[in-house]
Amino acid sequence: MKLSTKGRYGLTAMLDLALNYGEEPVALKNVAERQGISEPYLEQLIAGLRKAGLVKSVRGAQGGYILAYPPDKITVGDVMRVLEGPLAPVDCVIENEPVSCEKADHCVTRIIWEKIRDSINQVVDSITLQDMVDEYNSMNGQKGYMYYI
Amino acid sequence: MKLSTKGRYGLTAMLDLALNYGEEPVALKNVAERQGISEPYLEQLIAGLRKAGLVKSVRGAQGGYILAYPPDKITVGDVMRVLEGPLAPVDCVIENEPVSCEKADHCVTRIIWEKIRDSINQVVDSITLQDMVDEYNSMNGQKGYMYYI
DNA sequence: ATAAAGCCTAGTTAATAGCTTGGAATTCTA
DNA sequence: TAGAATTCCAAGCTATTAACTAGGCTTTAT
Repeated sequence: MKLSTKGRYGLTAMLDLALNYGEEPVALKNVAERQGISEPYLEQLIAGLRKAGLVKSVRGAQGGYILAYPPDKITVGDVMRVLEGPLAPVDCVIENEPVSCEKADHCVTRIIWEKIRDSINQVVDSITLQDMVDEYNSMNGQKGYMYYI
Repeated sequence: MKLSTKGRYGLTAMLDLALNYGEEPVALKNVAERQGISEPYLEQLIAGLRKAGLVKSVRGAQGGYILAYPPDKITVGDVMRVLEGPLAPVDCVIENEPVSCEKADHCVTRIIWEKIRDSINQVVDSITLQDMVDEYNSMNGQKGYMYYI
C-alpha cells in the first residue's frame, strides 16, 4: 500500500509549477535540481501529465512547462490518478471498470476495499494545487524564494 | 497503491475463522480450498498472524486455527497492519517512527500523505471481523453453509 | 502406528519500480 | 546562422520484491 516515486515526485513537480503559475515556463532541469532527483526520469513522469492535459510544454531554449489550468482547478486526485493509475486498493474495485470476479456480489471484503477507495479519493479530490500553494506560503512565509519543495 | 495478496488472502482467511468462531479449529487445508489458493503460502501468512497474537493454533491431527479473541475484538486494521505493514502511503508518515527527511517540517505534500494515511486507518479501524460476519450472514442468508468467502 | 495437521527455512521465478542512455526535434539568443 | 537550451521519444538495464514452491520436522488424535 505504498505510492511509487511517480506519484511523489510528480506531485511535488506540479506544486513547483503551481508556485510559478502566471510566470515564465519552468524548465525540468530546475525542478529536478530543487527536488534532487533525476531529470530524465522526471521527464517521463511529466510526459504523462502532458498527455493527460494537465500541463503544457514550451519547446526550445527558455522553454519549460506550465500548468494547463489555474492551480485551483487541478486537484491532487487529478494528478495522482495520472501518475499512479486508479487509486483503488485492489483491482476489483476500480471505478468504471467491469468486475471480472464472479463472487463479487457476495464478497464481504470487497465492501471494505470500496470504503478504503472512497476515503482515499475523498481526500485527494478535495485538495487543489492552490490549497498546496497556500499551505506552502503560510509555512515558508511568502518570501517568494523557494526554500523547500 | 495496491494491497498485496497477503492482505487480501489473509483477511478472507480471518473472516473464515470468524465464521467458525466458537466451533472446532479450522484447518488451513479447508481455508485454502474455499479460497482456491495455495495452502503452503497461506501457512506463511497465518504464521505472521499467530506471532502477532491474533490467532491460536492447535497442532496435531484435527488441529487447525482459531481466533485468539472474539470477532468483535479484532478489527480489519489489526489484521491488515500485520499482513501489509504500516498502512501509510509513504514511509515518511509511518506512525510512531522517526522521520528522517530534514524537509519534513516544511513539506506540503507530507500533509496530504498524512490525511490519506488517517482516512485509511479510520476505515479499517472502525470495522471488526464481527461486522464482516454480520454482513456475510445478511448477504448469504444465514444458511450456515459457506457459499463464498 | 499412522495419518493429519501445524511449524520452519530456504529456494525460485516473474514482474515491476526506478531509473539510464542516446539521440532527434524545436526554438531562443548572440 | 550557429549554437545552446530545452522538450520529446524509445529502448534498455538492474535491483528489488511479490508470490509462491519445496522439503522436511514436530505434534497429536485415533
